[in-house]
Amino acid sequence: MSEVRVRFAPSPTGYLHIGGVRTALYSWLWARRNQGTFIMRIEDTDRQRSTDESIQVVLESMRWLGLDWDEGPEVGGDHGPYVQSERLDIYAAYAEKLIESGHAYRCYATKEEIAAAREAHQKSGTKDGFRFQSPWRDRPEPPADPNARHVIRFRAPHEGVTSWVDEVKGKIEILNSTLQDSILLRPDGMPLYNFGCVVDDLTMEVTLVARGDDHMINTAPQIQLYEALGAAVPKFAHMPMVLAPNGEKLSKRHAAVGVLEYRDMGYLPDAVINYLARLGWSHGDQEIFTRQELIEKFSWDRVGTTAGRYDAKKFLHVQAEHLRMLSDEDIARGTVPFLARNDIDVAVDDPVLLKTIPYVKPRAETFIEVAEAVDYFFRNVEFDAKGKRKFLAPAYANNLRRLADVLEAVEPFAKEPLEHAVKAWLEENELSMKLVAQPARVALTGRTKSPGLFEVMEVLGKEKTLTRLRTGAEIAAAAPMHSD
RNA sequence: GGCCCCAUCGUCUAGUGGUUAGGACAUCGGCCUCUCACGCCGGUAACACGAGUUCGAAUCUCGUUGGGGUCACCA
Repeated sequence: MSEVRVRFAPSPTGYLHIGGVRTALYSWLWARRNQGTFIMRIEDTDRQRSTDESIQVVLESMRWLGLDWDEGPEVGGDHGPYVQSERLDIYAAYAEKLIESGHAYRCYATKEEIAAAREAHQKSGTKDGFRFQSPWRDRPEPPADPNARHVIRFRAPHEGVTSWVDEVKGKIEILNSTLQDSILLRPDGMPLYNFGCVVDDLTMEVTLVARGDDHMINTAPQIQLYEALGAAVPKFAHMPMVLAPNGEKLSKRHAAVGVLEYRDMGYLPDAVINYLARLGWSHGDQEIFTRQELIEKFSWDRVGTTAGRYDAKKFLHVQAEHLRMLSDEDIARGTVPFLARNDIDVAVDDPVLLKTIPYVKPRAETFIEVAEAVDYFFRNVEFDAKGKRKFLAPAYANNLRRLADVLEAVEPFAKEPLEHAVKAWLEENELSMKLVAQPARVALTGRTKSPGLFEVMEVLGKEKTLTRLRTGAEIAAAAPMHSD
């Protein structure tokens, strides 16, 4: 079997869209599973919209996801350059070749002429789609000034059919009569998508072109171009798109659509990859995959044919599953930056942080949540207003004080002995855990929700536990009486 | 409108002629319990419609309807 060479060819016009990530992911998985080559190519021929800043965002996004490329910007390769705007001479040479072989021609039609033709077409009331028929296609004589502003058009075959067997969609047939003479090169030498794409995939020896099925319309003209150039046609895999929950095209309005936003929300790259892989691809009933499993199991014939809708809740769930697969050390490492964001500086190997992670792990889904769930171990208690009003009330002051006294005698200050001591005390005084736990929790954590009380106490340590409990008792004693 | 693609629970999907149509997320009950989670048990919920082929169709064929894409000197 020949070498697999696949590419991801984003146009840097902003953030890296998660739909684009999925396209990149499938190609990357295919390359990795076949020990092939994954190429990154920047399609920046739309100078209006492309910026260097966006290129950096794309590269940074890919790096964060761990989708490494074997050829492309920053890593180089034998088929460069890998930025389209730096390949203009290559496109010019191929365009020239096509003109010489009679497969392309110079078209001097102005935008105004084309617009007029389009308008006339619409007014004619015909049911067919608009195809601009350039008068220059069959005009043997060059214009008075051959250097006048012109584009280079493909002399597309107008009869017959163009077909291919898509890796995910199966056999597709397009009537050539529905295709027009597409523009290859603009007057400024910039290639249009179909031409730049073909020349690049050809010269970069790409063996399989994977992209969203919104590109299916481009495939027939591209195949014609390969044929006109006498080149081998690569395989094509058109995957269905990722839609918004309501079925519309996914955009910023519907969800966090740039991948880096997920990094900032405390998601794991592996979770993003898992969710996106599983959206449109399946392997039996399995839902959770490691990166390695994805590489081993991915195949195009398991890619579905129907468009998938983005589901934030399922995504979060997959993220939570991956978070729980991490070691405590890795969770600590991932959490520290988010603690720092809130001005809590903790080392990744901080013993208190490490000790508390097993307790917060089942209650958190992202690093942000882990950070929020452990912050009171590293700073003073900040009371939740409702919790404080309800549980640090005069009625509980005495119990809080007595609880502190009971705990003071416990040795060692660990969760089992603490629990035994407290249960014994409760029993003796015919008190219920329910009555004592919530006030203590608020006093200790500032919140009404937390890991088990005795776990919190152990991690907090004797000194802080007693101080916070007694402070809580004072606040409770001083609180106004209320009824609710 | 032309062309292209698509159609199983709300969502992601399994299913390749014979299944009580399975799983996951979500949702709703319950258990566990010091709160919140986790976990566990259980429920609701789908083959778009109509013909045809066949002993037998979610699976094959055709049509209808619906959704999406695309008709650029964007990608």
